[in-house]
Amino acid sequence: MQRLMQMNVQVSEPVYLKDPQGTDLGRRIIEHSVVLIDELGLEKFTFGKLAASLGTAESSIYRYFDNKHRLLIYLIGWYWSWREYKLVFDTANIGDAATKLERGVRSITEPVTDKGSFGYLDLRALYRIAVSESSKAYMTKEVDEEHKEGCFGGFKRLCDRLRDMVLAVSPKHPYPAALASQVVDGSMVQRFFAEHLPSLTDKGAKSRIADNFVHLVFASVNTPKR
Amino acid sequence: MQRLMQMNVQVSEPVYLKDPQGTDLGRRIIEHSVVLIDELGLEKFTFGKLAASLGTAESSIYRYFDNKHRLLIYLIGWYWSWREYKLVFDTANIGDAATKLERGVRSITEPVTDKGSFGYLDLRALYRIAVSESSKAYMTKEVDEEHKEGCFGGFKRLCDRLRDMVLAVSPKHPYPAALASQVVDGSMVQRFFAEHLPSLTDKGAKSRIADNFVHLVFASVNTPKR
DNA sequence: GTCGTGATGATAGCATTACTATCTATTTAG
DNA sequence: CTAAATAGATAGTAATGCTATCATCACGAC
Repeated sequence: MQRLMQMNVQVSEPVYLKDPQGTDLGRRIIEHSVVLIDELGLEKFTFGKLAASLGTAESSIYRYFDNKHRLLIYLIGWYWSWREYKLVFDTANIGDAATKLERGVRSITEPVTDKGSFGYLDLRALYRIAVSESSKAYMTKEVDEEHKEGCFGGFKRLCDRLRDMVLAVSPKHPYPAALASQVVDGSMVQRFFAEHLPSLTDKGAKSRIADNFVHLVFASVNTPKR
Repeated sequence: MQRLMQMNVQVSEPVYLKDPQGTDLGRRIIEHSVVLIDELGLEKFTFGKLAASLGTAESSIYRYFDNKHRLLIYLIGWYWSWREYKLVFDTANIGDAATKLERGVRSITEPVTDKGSFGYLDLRALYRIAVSESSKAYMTKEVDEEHKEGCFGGFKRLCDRLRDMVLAVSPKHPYPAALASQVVDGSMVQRFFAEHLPSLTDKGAKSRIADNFVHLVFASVNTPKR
């Protein structure tokens, strides 16, 4: 399955200048940037430090990405694509719409615990980056233009799949797309709160996030418009 | 009511070096930073530009705030305090717990449209900043220390109030705090999506955000634990 | 009045960041 | 064997994020 994913998970929109998947240096840039951003946080991460960690020159990195914001978009896009692929996998061959929806919500909201790295990529580090930094990919003044470029396509595709699962259970749901994006984004935020601001959540919250979202989605889906 | 709020809305935790409310320059720093951050976005906003806009020196601003991140925490904290105050006001003297909860959810999720500025502060600009930048106040590597300092107390107090309203309606709700923080944070995110990534939301989403959250909260509150 | 204190303004300086440009060495494909 | 692509090395620039110092000016206490 890992091999299969590796073939299918990729960022389609050219947020890069040169495809990092295509060269050895490119792949090392991705690999090391995930480790470094996870370690330092996005603010203190710089191309200079990345170059030092790679033993190469800063200018070589600029041949692949315009700046660190584009690199972040690339990494987050990769993450959402991976989640989408996993979602499709986890919900394949399920006939019953409600069962499919529940499995889908769990697939999306469960944390990444795979010990093994994914190819050259440290998946758990990427997950931590997604939790802490993903909102910075779109919460900018450039969001409208970048959206037009298709930079956030991975996120949208994932949300659309979940929305369709909601609609399969409840075709007249009043706001299926909003519910879907709430679950996808909210599950990340709740992870962050449970980890760093636990006083904002409930006892044992960390281990119950997926359950809570399943409850929430089915409550919403089974409650008629007032 | 404005006057009353002005007296009560204030940031209690000292995220500042010197209280900006106490001096003329301090108030002008707050006033102008709101306008500038709204205009430029947090990334392109600098103390240098703020100083230029104020006609003062950069060093004068550093006497009030350590850096722009602390200034952001201050502004966002101020915003949450204002929201809390408004929530208390909007839900005062309501006996029925369900009615109170509905009013509370609406109070929190409704956008700021007050035309008039609030004292010297442009409330609508501050609201736009809260929508676009509030997550950057806590999504950092320093979150744990800053949380200990009490930097996010305003957010917590607001969430706690909503949580208590949920519990008043449904004392056995399985995750009242998570639901509350989902509503408070989620309403900001949904505003952003409706404005900038409308393809993630539903038709007419912008004008229905408050309704959607009311539906969601009552669906959750009225659905027993499975 | 004047003395001291606190608030401000002006200038300078420094390390880091975010790039851009250029030149050379190496590999690789035709 | 030559041309193109790739990478590494070096240099340089403007802006950023500070820190430090010194002069000025208003003020209330005495």
